Amino acid sequence: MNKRSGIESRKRILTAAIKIFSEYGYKGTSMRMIARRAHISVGGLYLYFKGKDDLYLTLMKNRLDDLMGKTREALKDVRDPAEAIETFLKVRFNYAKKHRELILALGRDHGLGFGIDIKRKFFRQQREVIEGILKRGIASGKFRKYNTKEVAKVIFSLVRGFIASLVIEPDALFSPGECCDLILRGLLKKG
Amino acid sequence: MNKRSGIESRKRILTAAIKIFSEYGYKGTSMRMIARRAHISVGGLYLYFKGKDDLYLTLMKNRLDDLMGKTREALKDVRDPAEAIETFLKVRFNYAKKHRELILALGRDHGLGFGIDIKRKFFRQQREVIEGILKRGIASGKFRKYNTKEVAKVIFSLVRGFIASLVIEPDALFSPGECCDLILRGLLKKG
Amino acid sequence: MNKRSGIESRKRILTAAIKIFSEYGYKGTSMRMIARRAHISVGGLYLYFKGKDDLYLTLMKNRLDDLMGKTREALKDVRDPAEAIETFLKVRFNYAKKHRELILALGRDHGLGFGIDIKRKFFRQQREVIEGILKRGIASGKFRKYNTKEVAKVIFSLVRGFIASLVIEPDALFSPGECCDLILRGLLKKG
Amino acid sequence: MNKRSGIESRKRILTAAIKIFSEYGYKGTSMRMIARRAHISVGGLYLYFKGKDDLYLTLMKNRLDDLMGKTREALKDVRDPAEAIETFLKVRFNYAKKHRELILALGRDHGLGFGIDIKRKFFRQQREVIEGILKRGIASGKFRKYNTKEVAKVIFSLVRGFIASLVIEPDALFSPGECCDLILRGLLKKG
DNA sequence: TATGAATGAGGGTTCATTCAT
DNA sequence: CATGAATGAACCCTCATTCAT
Repeated sequence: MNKRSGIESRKRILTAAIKIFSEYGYKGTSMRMIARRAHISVGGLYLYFKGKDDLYLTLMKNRLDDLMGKTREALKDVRDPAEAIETFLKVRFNYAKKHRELILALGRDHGLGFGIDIKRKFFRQQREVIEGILKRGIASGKFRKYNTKEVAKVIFSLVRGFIASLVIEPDALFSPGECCDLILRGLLKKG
Repeated sequence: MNKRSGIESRKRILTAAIKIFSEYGYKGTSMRMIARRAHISVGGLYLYFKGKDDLYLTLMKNRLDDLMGKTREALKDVRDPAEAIETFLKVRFNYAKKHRELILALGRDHGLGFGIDIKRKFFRQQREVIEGILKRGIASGKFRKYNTKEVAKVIFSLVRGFIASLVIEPDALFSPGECCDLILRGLLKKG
Repeated sequence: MNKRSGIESRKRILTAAIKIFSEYGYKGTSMRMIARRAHISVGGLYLYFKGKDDLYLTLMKNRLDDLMGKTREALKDVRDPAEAIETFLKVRFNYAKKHRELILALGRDHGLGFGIDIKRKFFRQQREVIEGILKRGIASGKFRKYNTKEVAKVIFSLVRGFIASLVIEPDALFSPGECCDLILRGLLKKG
Repeated sequence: MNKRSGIESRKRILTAAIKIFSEYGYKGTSMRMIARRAHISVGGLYLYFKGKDDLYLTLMKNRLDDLMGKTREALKDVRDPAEAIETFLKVRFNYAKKHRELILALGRDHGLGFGIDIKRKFFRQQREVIEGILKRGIASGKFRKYNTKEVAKVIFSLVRGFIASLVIEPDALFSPGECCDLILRGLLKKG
């Protein structure tokens, strides 16, 4: 094996790990599988990560931070609350589709006994972002008066449901546009 | 060696298995764990089920059939489409809360290579039920004209998101009422 | 299950056991397999035999005694030593073909730690029978002077080889006639 | 954790396996037994062989190829057919005595569902070698006219019988010389 | 920085045997 | 006599982890 910089190796491992973890889940993934895909030896893995848990956690944290950043970035300059809702959903849906591995961090492997806190924190942050939009919408008079906390949860659940569909049931996928429309205007006829 | 009726043992195993599977997932669950919880020996498990797969599949199929039945039963006499949507969501949410283990069958352990068909069939059926309601709603003039297929997917995703929240994040739970309201009337002010 | 005489059950078990044992070997046979074939319950087996070993041993002993008896019976009235050799081989070969299960007792499952003595005794008896024939042949002047012990072993090995072929390699089977001819007259041209 | 060369470990495993397999048979041998004897851990076994089958098959194939090679080598320069028969038997008997484990490959564990083809091929080759000798013997006028196919089978059976004796019944062993004599000259007095 | 042989606990599964009925 | 539910040790195999090189 060639001499390579440690940083490069570390990246290769992370890239490999995210692929394998998201395909097979935490328990279904073996260190050997990751090592093979990363073109490194089993032992080599342990030079960069303390163990399987550490690798998994690092991965998850990276993704979640990245996504949270992207979410905030996208919403930064959006003033209209309806547009903000739409932007939020689109960012999330696109990210999910692009990084199917995200499901790794969100849709499975609960009950591992570790990593839950990271997820919970992320979930809370996301709900807070939505709630912020809702509050501004109500304040601006564009949105009806809702219990913002509850509605934020509902909207966030939609995202989770979207991701869940992504996993194994592509038939269940829906378009962000249609979804936005429903949320904004409801099922009932106006008037 | 306690002597017990076979039927009783089988039930105890199923009860234990559903608990453990839903807590630790398929891969995270060992036959020994189930045996211990069911107060039976490892070998005893195999008197009632051909193996881990069989046990898991049986469990899943039972739950799904039961839930599908309950869903149809609840909707049988509901004529108003708005009410039907509400009923559907309530039935599903309540069932999920009552049988937290349901998540077993729905929220995780995809990609096992077996049991996917059962899930997919269930998912399809559920979407069809929703679509039926939507079509009736539109036909009756109470609902706006939507792409029923897409909207059915959105609504169904809400259920999946609700269940996902259920798993490990009780904070994320929302009330069916608020959710119905949102779906029916939308976020925007009328007019 | 019908009420049946114990003796009948015992026979059914033995018949079943010999079939299964000879097909799958001692280790490859489970008590369940035997029970199923004998149309009796697992527990029922233990009413008639102390355990797997006991069943196996009983079986072997029965067969071996039977065969030894048949051998002696067949040779009883044969005076001519050449004819006796022929008779011996024919009896053994036919018995082997008829009761393919015999191989159970002879060709496999050594190293079980039990039952060896029974086999050894049988083998010794058989060699003694052959040696007796040889001695009479030499005494009568019909046979050349050989080391009877050694030659008896050789001839007996032929039988074992025959049985070994029987197991899985029907192509390797040969006719008793040809075999006798070889043994009696040798490969070389006379004179 | 001793550090040893992989090749050395592989050899140790093979040596251990052949001993254990030949003593207890395929089914009677556990991977743990082999591991213990090879001074390696259970998991270590699987670094070198895909599983029990693989280990067993590798063993068998090695032995059989080796023996077939030695047989052909020994017969290469022998012209006299009588001498060839003697050489053949001696090579086989000596090999069997030296590698008592050979019986592994030949005398037992039929009906495993795997590895039969390898054995059958070997058996056929051996019979062909013998038949070749017989044909040359007849063509040269030294042997009487026999059905070569049948006689080849008989002679080969002698070898199998010899090996069978070897397994558990050392008393039954005979000398190659005596055996050759019998085959070549027969039991009957000339003339 | 990197290797890969080695470990041993734990996975799913089978099976001879027992015993309450 | 007969049943079959129950047991628990042992089976083959996998895997996260370690460490001499």
